[in-house]
Amino acid sequence: MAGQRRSPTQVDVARRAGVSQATVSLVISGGALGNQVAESTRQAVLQAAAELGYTVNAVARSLKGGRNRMLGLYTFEPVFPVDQRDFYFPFLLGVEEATAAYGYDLLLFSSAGSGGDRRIYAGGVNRLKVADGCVLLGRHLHRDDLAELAKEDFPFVFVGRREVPGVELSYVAADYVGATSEMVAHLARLGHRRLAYLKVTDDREWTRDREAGFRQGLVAAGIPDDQVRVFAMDERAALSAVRLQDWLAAGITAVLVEPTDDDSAIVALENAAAEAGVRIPDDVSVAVLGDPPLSEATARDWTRFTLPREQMGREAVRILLELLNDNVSARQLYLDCTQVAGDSVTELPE
Amino acid sequence: MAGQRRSPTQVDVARRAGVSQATVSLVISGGALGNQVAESTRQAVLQAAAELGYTVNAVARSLKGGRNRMLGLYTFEPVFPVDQRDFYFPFLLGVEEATAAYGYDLLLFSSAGSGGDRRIYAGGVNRLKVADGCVLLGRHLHRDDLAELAKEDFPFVFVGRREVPGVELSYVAADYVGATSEMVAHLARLGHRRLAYLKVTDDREWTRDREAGFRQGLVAAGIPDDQVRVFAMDERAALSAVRLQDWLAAGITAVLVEPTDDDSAIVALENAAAEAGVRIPDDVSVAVLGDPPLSEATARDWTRFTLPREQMGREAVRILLELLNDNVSARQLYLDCTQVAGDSVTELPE
DNA sequence: CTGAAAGCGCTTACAG
DNA sequence: CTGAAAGCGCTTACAG
Repeated sequence: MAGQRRSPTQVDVARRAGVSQATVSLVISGGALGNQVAESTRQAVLQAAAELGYTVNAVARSLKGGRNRMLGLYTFEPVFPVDQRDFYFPFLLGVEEATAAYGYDLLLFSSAGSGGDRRIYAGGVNRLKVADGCVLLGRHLHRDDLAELAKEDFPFVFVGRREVPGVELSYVAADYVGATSEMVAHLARLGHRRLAYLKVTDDREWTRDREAGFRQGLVAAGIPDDQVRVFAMDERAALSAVRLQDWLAAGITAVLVEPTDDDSAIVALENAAAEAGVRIPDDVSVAVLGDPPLSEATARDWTRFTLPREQMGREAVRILLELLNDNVSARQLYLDCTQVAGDSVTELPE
Repeated sequence: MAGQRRSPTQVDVARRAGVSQATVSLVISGGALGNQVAESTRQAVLQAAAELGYTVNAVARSLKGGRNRMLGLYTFEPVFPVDQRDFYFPFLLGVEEATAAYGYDLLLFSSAGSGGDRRIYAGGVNRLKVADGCVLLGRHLHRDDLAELAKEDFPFVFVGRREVPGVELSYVAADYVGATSEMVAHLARLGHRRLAYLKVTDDREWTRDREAGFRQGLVAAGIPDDQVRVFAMDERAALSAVRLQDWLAAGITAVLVEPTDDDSAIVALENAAAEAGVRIPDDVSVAVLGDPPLSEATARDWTRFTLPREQMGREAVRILLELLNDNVSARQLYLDCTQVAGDSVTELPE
């Protein structure tokens, strides 16, 4: 078994077909140039290649700058570990589906390591280049990795809006601004005109976008700033029952919660409510600005919006191929979220 | 945009550090050889590399090494379409996990087409060879593709037992023989000594293995052949209510069902039982020989055994790397299934 | 301890 | 229409 026989190269094929290696290259992967080859020569080469079981070496081709019909998927967090699966899997599905539809293969850069902190340039090596281009995914990215990638002019598209100073990135993002603004409108229509906004302090694109949408929604609904409370939560400042009661005393009737990558913000709110003896939605309405994975405890039909995750994956691939084939510059795409009515928001009596 | 500036190479670093390119290679990735370099030289190189933002080009490195550090995953059926996800996803998880653990990347051959009938040798070329080796998956394989692959000496491992005449394949399989035999023993312990065996006619490895396990279990339990009914189901011969009643009249107390890739066999049995007014498990016990995806209708806690799917995926990768690195010949591995008590089998009163 | 050189398998101008 | 040649960025004997 296992002759460990090195696989045939174009030189081998050339020898067998009685032509030069360059000619073999031309017929195997010449594209337009391949048409210059005489039909008889082409047949001889193809036959020799088939007889030897020749396949082109993707690495050599990449090195030279050729294409491999391979798209990469790089994630800054491991996609497969149990707690992240539900969140990331739909993106993966979308990416895989579109990749297949366009006739490409999908390279999962799992070698980056299963540890939490993944780097594109781990050990000073950029693996990504074996692929023709790459879809990037994950919240805990490294901006300098992205800057470096962009500097190298390697085609990539991020799933989710990402800003890197001085670099114009391509991405496919959920329209958090619109979805949040729409949520405010929804609440306003139900009579809620005094709102609290519970956010995480982490100053990230999605945090800023939602807050911008919130402000925009306030303006559209004609709700003045003094009717609003904004509270930023972090490790040191959790939401207390006292604060929640303060809000209610001040006339707040609805809370908008920005979820992080888990349901901790929601849990915090529920705990505060339980402690304060406040019922949802009877005493206060709650709208969740997204659809994070929920643990057993928080599993209820929250009023929320969902991200078009599979579609985001698909569109990222589509844009990546545009970057690749049409030589266009960076592109940004926003996709609509879907509002889900849920049962954590109720109409306010006049 | 697009500085089009190519990223720095070892030549650039060498120039800046005033040494040769070979020396740069030695300190960047020399391994043991790297220790020969004088400390001052090494520092100069490292500094120059840092200043230029040099990163090793993994593609060039692989070319020289002959390996890609890429493992492939090829599936004869699409893995991602909705109806197959639950069944195939755990295999994928296992494969991905192990691939990552060993520091390889995983290439999903999605380009094969999303159609049902996938071929390895599409267009006469074996695309799989872009990877160092490949894990294969799927029930509806093409034996000649496998034979051809083996002939090419390309390293691959099948998930599931597969036989191809004249070829010794590597695979990681569930031990259907043991699991089925154990199920018979379980039934016998509960007093069932007259059994019916409902199988699909399709003459495949897993069908034969389960039947072998059944026979083996009968012998071990001392159940003679004349206490047993075997019925092979196909499109033309479904299980009828009449036949089921015949069985009960003949004293049969338990039925073993071989599921196909869906729950159709189970559905057939349930329908026959419903029509005949036979209750499960009160009137007849039912054991399912596997854990197929169940539709809503059949979702109950069947007495069954489950395949160690993730583990199968992991082990397939491990064996593939043995094939790759240790130059060993074909290997077969059987993994234990897990018996699940369920509620579709009941003890027989003395 | 360091450098010159060959070569991994390909693509792509450039001659003929 | 085809071939000779350069070069992609690296690693690794081999000299010195």
